[in-house]
Amino acid sequence: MKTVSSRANRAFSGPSPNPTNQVAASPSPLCWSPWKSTALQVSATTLSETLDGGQTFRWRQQPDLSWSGQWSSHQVRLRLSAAGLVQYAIPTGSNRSIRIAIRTFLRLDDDFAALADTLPWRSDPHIANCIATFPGLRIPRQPFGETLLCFLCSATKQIVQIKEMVALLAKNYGAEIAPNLHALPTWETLAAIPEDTLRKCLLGFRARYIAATAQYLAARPGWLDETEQLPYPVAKQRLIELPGVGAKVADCVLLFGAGKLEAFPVDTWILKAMAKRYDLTGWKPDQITHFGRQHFGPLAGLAQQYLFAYERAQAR
DNA sequence: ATCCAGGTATGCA
DNA sequence: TGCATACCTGGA
Repeated sequence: MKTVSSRANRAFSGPSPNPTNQVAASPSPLCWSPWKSTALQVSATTLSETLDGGQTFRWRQQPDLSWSGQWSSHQVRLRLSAAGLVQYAIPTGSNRSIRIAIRTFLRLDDDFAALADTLPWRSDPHIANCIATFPGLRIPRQPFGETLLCFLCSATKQIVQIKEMVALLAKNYGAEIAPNLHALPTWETLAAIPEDTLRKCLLGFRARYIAATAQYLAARPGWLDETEQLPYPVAKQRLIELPGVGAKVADCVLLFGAGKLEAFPVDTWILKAMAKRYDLTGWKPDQITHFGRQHFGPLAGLAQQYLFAYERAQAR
């Protein structure tokens, strides 16, 4: 358990991704580009909820309040400028593809304020309140297979625990993409690991789901990529074929990993939130799903994220 | 200590 | 179809 050495800190260059008190498991000792602004303007609260609100599990906030995150073989740092613009830094020597990857991940070509404006806030004071609380909340677009892996870990676990499992999977079985930094393992890699071994990553009974899903995918080359391309209803049906994937996980994978904004995942938070805010006490998850799609429309998944963020904030 | 945590699969009426 | 229960494990 050692902290990052001064040598590591000296290796940072440029104006600011230069934290002085990094926690262990923080970004590897690379050199970083100068900060570059995007056109995104959000509050610190909204940025935090976007990166660390249960949509993604590989972002960590640094002591200097910047965010360090990774997906595929990319690692990126984000922060807010004094003017409230989202800025990014990338490892020096990165090629152009990482900028495209950032654009895809953050969905910079999608105007989420305009999308939220199509939600029924004019007639629904609660969703209006949620939107006002987290203006500019986004839904990142994560790699499909990684999203599946993360949400297979999620059953009856809190976000911090899920992050821990995912970090262990990466550390133990993922390719090293930078010093002391690992990508998530591929499904091909996972297929070669026995369930009992996987359990060492604190997965508990979820290890069986991951092992069985890996076997299923290994027997069906191209299945995952095809599923990502299918229309939402068909893709959901297919995902549910996977061991450990039910309606909720399938909706999360499609919402966060395939950009299907009509997916409306119903978990315990949403169940309680809808009971309380919409007077739907006693409704079953399937009924809530139906209500959500009817009430919130084709962007129900964005509404779900607002509802989820709002309830989490209330609980604190 | 006992219970619960972003669920799913299975076994019974 | 509909409703309990088991399933791992760590933290409150």
